[in-house]
Amino acid sequence: MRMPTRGLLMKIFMSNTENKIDSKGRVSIPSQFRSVLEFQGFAGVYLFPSFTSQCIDGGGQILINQISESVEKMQLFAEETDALTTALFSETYQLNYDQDGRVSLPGELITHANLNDRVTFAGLGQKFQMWEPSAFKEFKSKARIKALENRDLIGPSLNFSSSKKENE
Amino acid sequence: MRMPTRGLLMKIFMSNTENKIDSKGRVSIPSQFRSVLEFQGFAGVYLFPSFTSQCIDGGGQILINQISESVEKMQLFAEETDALTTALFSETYQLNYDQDGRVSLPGELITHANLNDRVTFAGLGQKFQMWEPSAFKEFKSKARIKALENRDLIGPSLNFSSSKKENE
DNA sequence: TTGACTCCCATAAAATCCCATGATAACCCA
DNA sequence: TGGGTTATCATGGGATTTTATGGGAGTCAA
Repeated sequence: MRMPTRGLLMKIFMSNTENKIDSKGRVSIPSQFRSVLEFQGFAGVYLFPSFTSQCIDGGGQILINQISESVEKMQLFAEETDALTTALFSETYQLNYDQDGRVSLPGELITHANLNDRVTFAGLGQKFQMWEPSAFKEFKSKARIKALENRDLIGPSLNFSSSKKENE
Repeated sequence: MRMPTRGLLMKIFMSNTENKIDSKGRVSIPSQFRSVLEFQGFAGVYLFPSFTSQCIDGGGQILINQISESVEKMQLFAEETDALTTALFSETYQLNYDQDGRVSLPGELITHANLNDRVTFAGLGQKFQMWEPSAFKEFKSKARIKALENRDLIGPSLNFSSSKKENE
């Protein structure tokens, strides 16, 4: 499936597509996502296992800059700092995609998201997620119900507010 | 479509890999770490025993500079500064790696981290750590739990949100 | 001489590059 | 508006490069 690109300056990740993981372990980053990533400054993705779901979280330079800034001021030699930066960075993979827009996924991420030969990319605004396709369908239907229950949090202008409640 | 910047923009240590310590005591610094180190100015690493964990802390020129600066900012009395810098630097080893990217680890560091024939390199952003592999797994899973409990300290990046920050 | 440390080369595996193809969306023009 | 053409995209697969690792040979100091 292809997604429309016409007339939009894409600055955030949206929509979803299902791509194949080939025999070499490669998967195409959706073209539309690539244009967001490249707009952010470099032709690659940052991927890490989601803290809350059995999926992979991904983003570009902006996301990783936010995370870096949030730990910049922390003490250099504190155990708590080590624990936090370990959780944040030691499982984060910076993957440059090749000229065809593909990356090969580290085994650790494949395991965490329980991927086989297909993966669904789902845009979440400033980040995206990668799901085993059937797990994503299930998650999405629950997310719609949750969003409906919480629609008052979105605000009168229909803009996303940054104070959205966490999903569980 | 603008042309992407190829190559690594974000020069920090991330991801983790397990490498072998060979019969001569040599170990390969992971290729991605080497590119961070060389970006910082010299083809080598600074290694010292962690203050808080049974592992080796490592980094490049930037880390050493940060440590020096933070000691200076403390404006301690001379004896205190000496004691601190002694503690910090007397056990710090500057190791140039060879053309294949390998270093041989000092016995003191091997002992401190309880290493045998394998070592896990874990990126923590501005620095990295070297662990006995099973010890790292244990530390990482605890770190993940702590991070999940404290994720609101990290900022909105890990939660659903649309970013207030614009592309820059 | 021995032991520790280089430098250099070999090799297998993994990652990446490069090109081809079919499908389909976007475009163009009558 | 419709139909044909072009461009883009996801995907397959061969070729090439990079990486981690093993091991031989040379250097230097005790």
